Amino acid sequence: MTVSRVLNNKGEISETTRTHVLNVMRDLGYRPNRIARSLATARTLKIGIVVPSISSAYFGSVLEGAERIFGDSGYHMLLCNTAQNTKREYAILELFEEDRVDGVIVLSSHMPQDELTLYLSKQRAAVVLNSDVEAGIAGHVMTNERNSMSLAVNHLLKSGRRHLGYVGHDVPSYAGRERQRSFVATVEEAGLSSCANRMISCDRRDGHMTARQLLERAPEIDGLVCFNDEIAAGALRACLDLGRRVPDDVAVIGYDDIFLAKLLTPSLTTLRLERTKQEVGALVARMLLERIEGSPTQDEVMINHELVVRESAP
Amino acid sequence: MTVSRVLNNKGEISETTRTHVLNVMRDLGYRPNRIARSLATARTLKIGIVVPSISSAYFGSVLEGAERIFGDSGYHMLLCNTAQNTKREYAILELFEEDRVDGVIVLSSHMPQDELTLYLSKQRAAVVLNSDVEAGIAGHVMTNERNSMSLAVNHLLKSGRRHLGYVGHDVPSYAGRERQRSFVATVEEAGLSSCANRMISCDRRDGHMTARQLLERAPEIDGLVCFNDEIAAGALRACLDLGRRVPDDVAVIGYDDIFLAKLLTPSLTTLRLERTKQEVGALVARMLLERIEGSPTQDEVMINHELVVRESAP
DNA sequence: CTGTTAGCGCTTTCAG
DNA sequence: CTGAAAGCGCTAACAG
Repeated sequence: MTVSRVLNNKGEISETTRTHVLNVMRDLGYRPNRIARSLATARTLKIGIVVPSISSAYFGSVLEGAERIFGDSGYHMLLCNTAQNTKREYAILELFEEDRVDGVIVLSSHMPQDELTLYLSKQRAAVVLNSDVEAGIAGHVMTNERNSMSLAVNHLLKSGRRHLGYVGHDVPSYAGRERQRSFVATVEEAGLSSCANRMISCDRRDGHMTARQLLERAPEIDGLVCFNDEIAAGALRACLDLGRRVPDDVAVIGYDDIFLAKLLTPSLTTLRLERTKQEVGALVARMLLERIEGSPTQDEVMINHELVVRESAP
Repeated sequence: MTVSRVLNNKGEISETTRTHVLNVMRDLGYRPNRIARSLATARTLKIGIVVPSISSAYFGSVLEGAERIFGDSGYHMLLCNTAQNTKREYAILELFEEDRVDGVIVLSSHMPQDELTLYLSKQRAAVVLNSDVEAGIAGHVMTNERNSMSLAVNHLLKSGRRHLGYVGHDVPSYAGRERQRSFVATVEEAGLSSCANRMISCDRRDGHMTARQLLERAPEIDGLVCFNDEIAAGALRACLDLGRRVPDDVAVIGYDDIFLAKLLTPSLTTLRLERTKQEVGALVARMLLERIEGSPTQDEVMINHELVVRESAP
């Protein structure tokens, strides 16, 4: 049909018919049917996104950054929440295949490497953030957790803390594993006594109660690193409950520098990515777009954290 | 084709051919093509969602609740962020028409009523949350702002505050308008002196600076209501800057009861919906599903707030 | 119970 | 430059 030609302004068309078509389209309130177009072209302009939790301040910001890039390129995001449920993660990835999405983004997957590799290898293009997947299958953005934890622990050591504790996140994930492992390793390297009984983990909503348990069980703790800022905020409150002054008795460090971190009292010392969360989202989105177009310029990007020193651990 | 029949388990099929088909499908790694199916059936199983800001703690939770319902019913969410940009809101709604989504959800629209009505009338089904749209066009969930603000103001009055201030949100929205209007009205009804020069508004990220400005300009303020908890957290911090004790010198009340509200110091008194944000999302989703199926049971739901009294305004 | 046929609304190729 | 025709992978209606 000629109409198709004017819609996509390709091929040669006389200006007269062109404007005529445009007028008729307007008068009829015509809207092209994108799904018919997708069937014909085998491109959907849809990106499937798998996220463990939409309501998290961290993922929300990352998604916002990605959405901007996709929106500008005419792509739409199909967003699915795994609610930390691995079974659901499988199901979603399969549905994305049926949807013939042009690409997939997986944020902080809970799947084991071999499974994720298998599922992503069936997708047209994929980029993951902080997830374990075989090289070559997907673009890979990850955070340098060895480095970040070392910044945190050494900062505490420098201010004279000797009894460090860690409150982790109780779901399987790349960052969760790496932070915990790095905490243990860094503390050992410093030649401190074992911290094995000063570690605990919890759901992201349970920082308050869990930190409190930990501080009661190990009252010698004078420095606490938490998996993220929500948990750290709970820890701050737990210290208040127990009459432990922050930072005098216990110093607290979180992760992510969420918007409210600086507004807490005491304001929260935290590890912030060297790029904003929006930029990370944008980066992931751009990497995916490159892969969709078949011209990936980079397969792996590692992002460092920097320490934002505030009142809770000066 | 018979294959279609087994996929949708409809029509009568012998068990033998059925399992045979299933086996072949598995061996070939076959995935049905949902876009072809959509073309044929004129149903996409896609829901378009328009949200002012994905990264907000409030919308994130609402979306999470909606996603659960949609996921359970086989629907996927197409999520688009307006970034508070009305032009983008138009564009998104038009793209959703082209995507032939089965329904649309609009959260806290910035569009004027007539425009939103026009755009939504072209959609197959629509539900809005806190947005102005003509009756009959879309399902409507809204919060009772007259009531919520009255709870806040009267709570402050009861504790002896007489110089009330308000920090609003500087984008056009139903809740923004209604809260501000209700604040003025409620204060007037109480017979207090005008609060006109004790009001200010700001971006959701600027609560700290803006509250500080306000408190410097109107140092008599002894009670402050804020449009949301992020802004209120900034106000708490502004009080600290200025040496105003909370709640002794100034009482502060926020809105939404975001997760961190109870972890702030002092913990934040806030207005919380009678249903959780997840439930509100689920409600909106269910209302849309009913409309898609053509059997809406309710056109309008009004939700009240309740006051959660914490340390910042006891 | 199972095979055949005609579209769904577009793009693409090939003639005119 | 503009029509006509085939086909994307499915569903639905109709025969067998």
